[in-house]
Amino acid sequence: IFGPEAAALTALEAAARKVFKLYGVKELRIPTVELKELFIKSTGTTTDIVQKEMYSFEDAGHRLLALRPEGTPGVARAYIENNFTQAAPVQQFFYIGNMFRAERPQAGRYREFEQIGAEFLGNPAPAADAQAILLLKDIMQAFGVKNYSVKINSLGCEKCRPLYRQALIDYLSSSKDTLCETCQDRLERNPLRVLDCKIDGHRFAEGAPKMKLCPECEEHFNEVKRLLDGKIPYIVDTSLVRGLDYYTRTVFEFQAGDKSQNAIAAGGRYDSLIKSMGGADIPAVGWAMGAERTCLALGSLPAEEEVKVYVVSLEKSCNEYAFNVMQNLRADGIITEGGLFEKNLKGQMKQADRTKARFAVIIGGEETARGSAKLKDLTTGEQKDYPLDALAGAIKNIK
RNA sequence: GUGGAUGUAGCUCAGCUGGUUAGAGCGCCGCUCUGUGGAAGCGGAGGUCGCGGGUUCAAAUCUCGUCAUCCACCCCA
Repeated sequence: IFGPEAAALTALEAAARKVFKLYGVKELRIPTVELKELFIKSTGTTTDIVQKEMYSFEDAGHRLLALRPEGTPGVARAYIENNFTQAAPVQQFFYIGNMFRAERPQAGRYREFEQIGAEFLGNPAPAADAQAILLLKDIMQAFGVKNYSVKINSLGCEKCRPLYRQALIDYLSSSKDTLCETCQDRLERNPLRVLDCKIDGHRFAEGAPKMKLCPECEEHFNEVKRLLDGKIPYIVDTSLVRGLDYYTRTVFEFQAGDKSQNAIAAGGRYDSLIKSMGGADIPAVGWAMGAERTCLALGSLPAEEEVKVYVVSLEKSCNEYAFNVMQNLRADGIITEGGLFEKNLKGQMKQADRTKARFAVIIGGEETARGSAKLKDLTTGEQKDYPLDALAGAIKNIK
């Protein structure tokens, strides 16, 4: 990845870091390689990620390891192993890093890709859910992504979800034989996904039993929506089901574009994950953003207005002088390129043009003798001789 | 992981049913123009035809495999 694509990723990371700071979210650097078991236990055995998309291998010590397919398990492990529960249970973390999933690649879907993620740990309040979502919105805004939609839903908790799950299985079982192959398989494992199926999903959109949230979950979801109202447009989509096992209550997805890979960021609450991994009963909510997808959604990065100087030397006897001018400009904080002294003046000017420099600084025998430099404005073609100690100041003034 | 399309010069592509030294445009380098870029003219460099095997007297062209990119599915960020 190079050129504009690399610049876009860097800009996205910079925008994210700026907004994370604003929200008091601190960086956490998590391992690239973990015990495979970690993902099996946390991401979940029913997920495709664990069932068929992990890059796993045995190391020299006969440990079964895996390249991380997502970041949340690493964050959860860090939280538990560093005893945050005791010392400071309320934490907001972000991470930036590459993830790995063995899938067939296409635009916006790579086997190695970058995720930027945020996790709010230890806060059960709807305010945490709403902050997580608005944090994501603010990053999109800071980066410049505009054309996206936000979908939210509530999956309920350990009390109300099993009831719904069973109701759904009962309802769908009667038409089991007519379901597509994958849905027959999904029926027992994760019946919510059947409603999400592109082949069969629409058939049950009307008749399927609706999620019946328990009063606590209902109130939680309503509060989240109240907090979001007026701050971000969103759509409640009851068919929104996340592919990871650990989600509870609020789930959300930011979508952009009309291609298949339209989820640019997604997340939700996972109140039982920390506990199920052997930690304390710590609620949490978080999300992950696909960096490459988000850059794709941006389109092109607005060109940065940077003033750049290109230094050229006319003859061999001036090279050292020109070289020093170049280094002095950099010392003065001016973006400077040059040093292509083997080429003739024309060739060096051509290179100056190609690097999109605003100015050329031309050094010849006269300038070297006089202790000056010619400053040429490449947009207007005007040029003027400056004493060396006035050069940097002159460039900054024209800015 | 399934189905499909594509892969020829730095880039965009042309090369019909297998047949001499594989082409174009743009870009690049040089010269016209040895103190000045963007224009024009002229000249030049650059290609394991994605990679590997097979068929054939002969393969960029046919075939099998493989890798990569893209599309749909699947899945997901």
